[in-house]
Amino acid sequence: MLNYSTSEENYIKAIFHLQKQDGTVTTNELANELKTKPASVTDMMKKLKAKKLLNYQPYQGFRLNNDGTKVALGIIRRHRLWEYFLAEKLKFTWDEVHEVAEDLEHVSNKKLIDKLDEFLGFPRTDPHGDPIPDANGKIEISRKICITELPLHTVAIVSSVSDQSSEILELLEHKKITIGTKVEVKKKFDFDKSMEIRIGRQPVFTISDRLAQNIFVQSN
Amino acid sequence: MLNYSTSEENYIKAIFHLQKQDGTVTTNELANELKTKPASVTDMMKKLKAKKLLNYQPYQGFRLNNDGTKVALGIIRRHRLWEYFLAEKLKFTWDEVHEVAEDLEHVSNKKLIDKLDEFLGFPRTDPHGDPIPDANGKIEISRKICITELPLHTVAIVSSVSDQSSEILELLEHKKITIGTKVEVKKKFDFDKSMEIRIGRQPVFTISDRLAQNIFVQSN
DNA sequence: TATTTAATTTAGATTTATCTAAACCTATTT
DNA sequence: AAATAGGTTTAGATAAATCTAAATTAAATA
Ligand SMILES: [Mn+2]
Ligand SMILES: [Mn+2]
Ligand SMILES: [Mn+2]
Ligand SMILES: [Mn+2]
Repeated sequence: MLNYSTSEENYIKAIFHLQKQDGTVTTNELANELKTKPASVTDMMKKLKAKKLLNYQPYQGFRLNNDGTKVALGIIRRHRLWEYFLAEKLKFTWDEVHEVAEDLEHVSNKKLIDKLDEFLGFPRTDPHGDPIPDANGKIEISRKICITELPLHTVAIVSSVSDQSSEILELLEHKKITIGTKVEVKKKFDFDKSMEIRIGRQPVFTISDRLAQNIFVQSN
Repeated sequence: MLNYSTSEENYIKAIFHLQKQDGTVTTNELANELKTKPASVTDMMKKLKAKKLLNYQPYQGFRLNNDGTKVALGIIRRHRLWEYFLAEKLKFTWDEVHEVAEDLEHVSNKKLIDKLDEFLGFPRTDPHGDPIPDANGKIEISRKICITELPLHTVAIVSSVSDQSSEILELLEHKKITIGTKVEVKKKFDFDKSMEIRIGRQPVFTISDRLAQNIFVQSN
C-alpha cells in the first residue's frame, strides 16, 4: 500500500462521505465540504485520477473506484479507532474527539493501528455510533435512517449523529440527545420542516430541520 | 503558543539535541542529523530566526533561545509520552517506538497530550530511559554519562540508549543490553577504541566504539 | 435553437520545503 | 600575507498545495 499526503487523504475521505450509492460528487460540493476553492478541488481530482483512485471526466463529477474506496476505509478506520481511544481511554467527551482524530488519522502506520485496535478490544463503533472498518477494510452496513424519515409515533434509538462540527454536538448534548437515546417523532410541520419529538418520558420539544438532518436512528 | 509545521518542529528538536551546554550547532551538523542538505538548513535557520526561536548570525552557527527551548521541550514531551504509550499499552518493543513517535509527536493538541500523560500515570521516563518533560516543560536533569567515560571496573546501570536508528537498537537487543542492565568495563583498546565489557555474570565480550558512544549509564 | 446562468476548469501567482551548483566567507597552512 | 580547503550561504529550480480571476462548458430557459 502506498502512502498519501494529509491533503490527499482529507480529499479522499470527504469524497467517500459525500458519494451516496451510485451518484457522483461535484466540484462545488467537495470544495464546500473541505472549505477550499473549486479550483483547488479540480487540481486534486486530476492528481487522484492520475493515481488511479477515482473516476473523473472534466465537468462530469467524480467517484472513488475500488482502490480509492479501500484507501478511504483505511483512513476512516484510523479516524474512528482514535475517536474511540480518545473517548474511552482519555475521557474526552464525545463532541471533542472528532477534531483531534482529524489529525491523528493521518499517522498511517499499519502496525500502530492494528495494535491500537487490539488494545481497545476491537470496538465495533466509534463514539458517534458509526461502524469501524476492520483490518481488512470490511465495514458493517448500518440500517440507520435520518430521523426526518422516521414515521410518526414510532420509537427508535439514536444510533449516530453527525460529527462534522462541534457546534452541532454541543447542541445535541444540551438537548440530551445522545447515542442510545430512545426517541419518537410526535409531529412534523411543513412550514419550516421542524418537528416535535419526545425522548423517553420527558415532555415533547421542538427541533429544527437543520438539527434533525444530523440525527440518525435505528428503527428496529 | 503558536503552532509550527512538522518540518520546523523536526529542525527545532534536532537543534535541541545537538546543542550541548554552551556550544552552538553548525549547518553541516544539522544537515547531517536530519539527512538534508546544508542549503536547506540555512533556509530554515533564517525562518526560525525570524520567528525568534534561535540566535543565528551567518557563518556563526545557531542555538535555541528561551522560546525555542520551550518549543523543543514540548515536542520532546509529546515524543516521549507516545513512546511510553506505544511500549507500555500497545506492547511495541522498545526498538520500534521511536519511528512511530517521530510522526505522532507532531499532533500538537495540548489537551490530548496532558490527558495522555494522565492516562499513562505521569511516567517519568520513556522506554529508552530518557526523562519526560512535564506539562510546564520542566525536565529532570539526568546524571547519565556515556559508557566510554565510565572508569574501569566500576559497575553501572544502563540508563538510556540512543534512539536515533533502529539498527542500533536491534544490535543492542541482540547483545542483551537494555535499560537497567548492570554493566562493567573491563578493558579499553586505544587502537580502535573498542572495549571489553561484562554484563552481570556473563562472559566478557567486545563492543565497538561506535556502539559504546550510544550507551549511557548511571554510575550511581 | 439561441441565450443566459451557473458550475467547472484553466492560467497564473503565492507559500513552503526541498534540491544542485555556484559564490562566498573563515580559518588554517604555507 | 597569500593560498587553500572547508564550511556556509546565495541563486535559481522544482514540487506540492493553495488562491484569484479569467475562460470555458453544460444545463436550464426563453
Ligand atoms: Mn469523526
Ligand atoms: Mn484529517
Ligand atoms: Mn525517541
Ligand atoms: Mn518528527
